[in-house]
Amino acid sequence: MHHYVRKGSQVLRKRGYRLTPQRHMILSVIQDAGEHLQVDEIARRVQAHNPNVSLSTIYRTLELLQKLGLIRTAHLPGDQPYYEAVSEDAHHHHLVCRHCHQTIHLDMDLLGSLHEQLQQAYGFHDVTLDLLASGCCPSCQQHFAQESQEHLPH
Amino acid sequence: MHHYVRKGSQVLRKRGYRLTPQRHMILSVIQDAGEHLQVDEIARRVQAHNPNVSLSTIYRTLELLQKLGLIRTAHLPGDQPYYEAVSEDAHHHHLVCRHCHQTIHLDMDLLGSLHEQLQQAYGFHDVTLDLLASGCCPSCQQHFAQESQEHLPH
DNA sequence: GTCGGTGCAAAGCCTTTGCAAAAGC
DNA sequence: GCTTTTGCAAAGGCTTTGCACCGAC
Repeated sequence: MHHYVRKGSQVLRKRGYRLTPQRHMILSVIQDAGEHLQVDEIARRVQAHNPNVSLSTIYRTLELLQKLGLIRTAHLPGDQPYYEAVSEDAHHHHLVCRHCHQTIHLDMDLLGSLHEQLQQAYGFHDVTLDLLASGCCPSCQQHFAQESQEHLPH
Repeated sequence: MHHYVRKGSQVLRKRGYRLTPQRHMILSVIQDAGEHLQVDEIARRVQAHNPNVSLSTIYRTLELLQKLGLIRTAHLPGDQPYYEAVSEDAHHHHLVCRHCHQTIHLDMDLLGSLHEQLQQAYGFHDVTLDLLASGCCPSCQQHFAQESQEHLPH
């Protein structure tokens, strides 16, 4: 954890940005989460430590941290975007329930050498792979058992 | 093309929904597009045929068509969601440029048997796989050549 | 002490909702 | 003709922006 916090601070300073308590706090929250967070959850956690941190600052900081490559947006089902820490050893894929949004993390090297194959085949650089597997989780299958595919209008 | 249009109409009727010109038009636009479209682009194309179709109707119809399984949301980079037609023989994955959002469609069976593996391993049903490969496309690599990773603050 | 960063409030934008009129079936 | 669907306008909710004050360096 502190490994990343320190790294994040260094990156900020090296790029000429100021290391404010707010930025430090927001980055720590995301790096310590171990999962993807939405803006409102990030705000909740940050404001638990310092209630004065404004949403504006959170949005502006998320954009900055993303530009610096410290965090990234996870494109998952749902209306609001998710954010997660970028780290060499912790990239992963997602298996998400379409109904309750329960999420299971899948191993990063599930896709083997696809990475390099795509880079070579299309000439893209810095390719990152995000596999989104969406389905109906076991517990939701019960709730939706009857009204599944071939049923009641409206 | 007309194959899907007919199919879509049938599905609507069978499920007890009315087949209005608006719904027909919106579904046709998406099915004929051959790529994923954002709401504003769908509106543009629909309104090119009938300027009176309102955005409300488009939003409501998109939700309906999704519920009926005729279209789906593609979770791609960008603020607004993309929609694309669902068809047995045309599912695909995306290789998107992070900068210009240029998109290349990848073959659906790029991922082999991963599909079944996940269903069995985690007990999820109706699993669909969406691979999102993001990178920097050849043309953007030129523009960003100098100011890439280690540069100018702000 | 400077200049970048923050907080607050207002503005923006996309999306959803309420309701009367229109139109499938 | 009955009930769903539409169009319009208003409301909502998340995100961005303007600006004066604050604070990191």
